[in-house]
Amino acid sequence: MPGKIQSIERAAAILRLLSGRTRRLGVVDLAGELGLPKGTVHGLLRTLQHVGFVEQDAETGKYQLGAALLHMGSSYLDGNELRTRALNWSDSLAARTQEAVRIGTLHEAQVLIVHHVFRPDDSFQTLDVGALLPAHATALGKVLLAHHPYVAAELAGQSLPAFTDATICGQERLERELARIRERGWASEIGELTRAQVSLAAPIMDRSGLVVGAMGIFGSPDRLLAARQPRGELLADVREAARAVSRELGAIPW
Amino acid sequence: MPGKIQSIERAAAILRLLSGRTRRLGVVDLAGELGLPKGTVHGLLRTLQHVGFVEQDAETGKYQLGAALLHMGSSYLDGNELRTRALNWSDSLAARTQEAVRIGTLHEAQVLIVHHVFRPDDSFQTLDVGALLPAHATALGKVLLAHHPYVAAELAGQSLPAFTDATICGQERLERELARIRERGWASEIGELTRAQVSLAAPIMDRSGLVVGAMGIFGSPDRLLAARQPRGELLADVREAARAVSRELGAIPW
DNA sequence: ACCTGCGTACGACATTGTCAAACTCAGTTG
DNA sequence: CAACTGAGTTTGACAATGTCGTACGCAGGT
Repeated sequence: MPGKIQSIERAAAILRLLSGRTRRLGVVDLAGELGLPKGTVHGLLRTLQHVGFVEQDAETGKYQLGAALLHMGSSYLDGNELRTRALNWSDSLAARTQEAVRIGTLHEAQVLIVHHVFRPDDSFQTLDVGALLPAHATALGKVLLAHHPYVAAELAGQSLPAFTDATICGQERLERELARIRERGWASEIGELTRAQVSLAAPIMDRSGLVVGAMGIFGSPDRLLAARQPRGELLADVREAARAVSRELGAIPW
Repeated sequence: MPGKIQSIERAAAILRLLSGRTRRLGVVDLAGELGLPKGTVHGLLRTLQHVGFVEQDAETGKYQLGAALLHMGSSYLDGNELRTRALNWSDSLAARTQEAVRIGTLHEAQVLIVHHVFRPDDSFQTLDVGALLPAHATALGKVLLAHHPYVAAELAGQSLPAFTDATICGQERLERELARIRERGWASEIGELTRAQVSLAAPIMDRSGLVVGAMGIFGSPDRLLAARQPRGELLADVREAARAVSRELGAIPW
């Protein structure tokens, strides 16, 4: 019976809605967005609450995500080979470059951060693990898109949001950028997501030669750039680290 | 129809199994543990895979947790009021004490870590956010149990695992310990989970006066103890920080 | 070549989830 | 102060839905 189970799909849709909006949602809100009767949504919510995927605010009656998801999310990380294998290398990349390191994978045409090492010594930073970043406006994302033409094509169909005036929104410009990234084996992003932020990234391959992730650093332009271009040493460090992880995953880059 | 939806409960059970074991599980493994026919489990898995909650290893055919859960877990954190309100205070507690800070809540009679600040400056540490720790062998857990008698009673029914020779396993000893914690308003744990680790914790209350979480530090005995007892200054810092968070949550501790 | 193990597909049955309408209870309004 | 609105929740009948046993295809080992 190659059919998806209806109730589970609906339950997943509810969770997706709850994880999108930051504010809590009520039964009618959800029912409205899903185009389902209140009663049905309520039944789904009751079950989700029972299994800990959803919690209900005692005062307002609104629903929010539940604690069980946090634990499962971290269990996912434990089993994630990309992240596990990259742990040591990302630490040493952060140490060498003195910058924050992130590792990401494609998930629903966005970049899912699976690992994040803070910039050494420095101030209070917020952990990005689990965050979904726009693929077309980050170095990680552009590296991944460059090696996943199917996803890139899918993305090109939509209109891409501009986060700053440097964001690449045009379909053609993005295509060219991705082609260049594919050639030279690394991507840079200069203030395309946040004005005062720059990022560099290189691809990570597994044993089958597929690009399964990307690894890179991000930080302020003063430190990452020289003459408006990525500093050579940093770039070399990033590429070297990504290659090391690829090797751990069984890829054989020459 | 106050009944739980069967397929969703089963799907959740599958996810729970997958998040327990670290190794990937096959259809028959899961079917065996759940006491369900293969075909049924396969249908559930197919749907879970379709919504991104589960991924299938292309080579072995085994299943593991999916990336969507990671994002939802981090979304849960964003909406978690306890953690949000505690962010600043935990940073400053870490700075004052020069120790690692953790915040936890009760989840299924265990301690779910919802926030973790690394020990300042120091070496490479692994993030515990999302981890489930045993309640009877951590300071966080004991504080929480002390204020959740129902959960404590439930736990007392089972036989508690001993992680070291200092772990409190006996039901009576645990009861006494919890009573003492309730009186003095803080808990310590001295090598009860790991021989060379000590932790201190204090409760966090919300506006209704309920204990909704606990906050504490953990580290090596040399730094946290003096004469085999928690150092007074550290204890004061922990209690003060927890009280500050409680105040932010609307509790009015005198 | 045989077998045993897996993940997967099929189709009949009835269990199961769905739906619309009714209920309860706050908070708001006239 | 009563009527009203909108929330979350419960109900019960119907049939659509998911379940289950069986069967298939494909590995790997024997």
